[in-house]
Amino acid sequence: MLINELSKKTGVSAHTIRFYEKSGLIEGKQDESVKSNNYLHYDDVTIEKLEFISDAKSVGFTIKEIGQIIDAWYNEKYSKNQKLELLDDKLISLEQKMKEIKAMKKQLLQFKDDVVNDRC
Amino acid sequence: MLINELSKKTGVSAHTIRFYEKSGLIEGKQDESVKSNNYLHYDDVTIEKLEFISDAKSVGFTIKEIGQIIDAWYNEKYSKNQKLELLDDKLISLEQKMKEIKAMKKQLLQFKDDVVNDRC
DNA sequence: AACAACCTTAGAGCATAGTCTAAGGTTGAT
DNA sequence: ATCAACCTTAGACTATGCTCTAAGGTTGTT
Repeated sequence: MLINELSKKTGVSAHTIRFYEKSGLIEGKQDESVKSNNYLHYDDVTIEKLEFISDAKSVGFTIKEIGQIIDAWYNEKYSKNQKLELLDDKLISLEQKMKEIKAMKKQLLQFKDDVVNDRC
Repeated sequence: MLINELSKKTGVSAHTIRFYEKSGLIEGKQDESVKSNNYLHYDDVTIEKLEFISDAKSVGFTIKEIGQIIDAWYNEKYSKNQKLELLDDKLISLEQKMKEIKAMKKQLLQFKDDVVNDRC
């Protein structure tokens, strides 16, 4: 599929898709049999990747980190051990984020308590 | 205390402290009895606030959101109900973040599994 | 052939959150 | 009085992650 269809299927704008492509997160392929244009074609894996990118952004991963994770999954850039190390690293950072969120939750509940009891 | 001392006590640079002040997150006070300068003095509550800002940034709150939370706690800008509504709103967004992180964790564990079993 | 509706690249512009520099004033010790 | 070590404001600069515009080429239908 071409970029417009990909955009419609994922809800990600064509501009942003191109930005992700430039950033190395996804990759379209030219149809080798057609020389008259340089239209890029995208497959279903790219849809998966765009969905993953959206989820990964939500949890606070940067474009660079998301690129690494995608490479750890879809690419042969890294060795098996490097891939596992990278994924473990990201899992640890998720645990960290989780702890921080739990602590913030406690803090906000405390704030609420203070408001209710007129301590501020 | 003056800005340098505050910076040393919190680990937040004076530049960043000024940026937060401009953004309305914290507020120094001038010593009314001294007219020869416009040095700003900060109290211990500001230290608390800077610590809170750091934690709140970690969980992904924006400067604007952090400002609202601080106002919900330290200010009389909002009514009691408005304060509680705002804090509940932020608590809901934390729950949401938690869910997203859990889902991402599952996803990364799946990726790991795929790597271990040579499915990618 | 002409037209809408696509596609491309290059680069400008924007919001967020800092980070740094310059120019100048104040304080406190010697 | 002079010096280091502070303080101030204004504004320029940076990185990240988009978002948009301009200029031009292609495709497919009529």
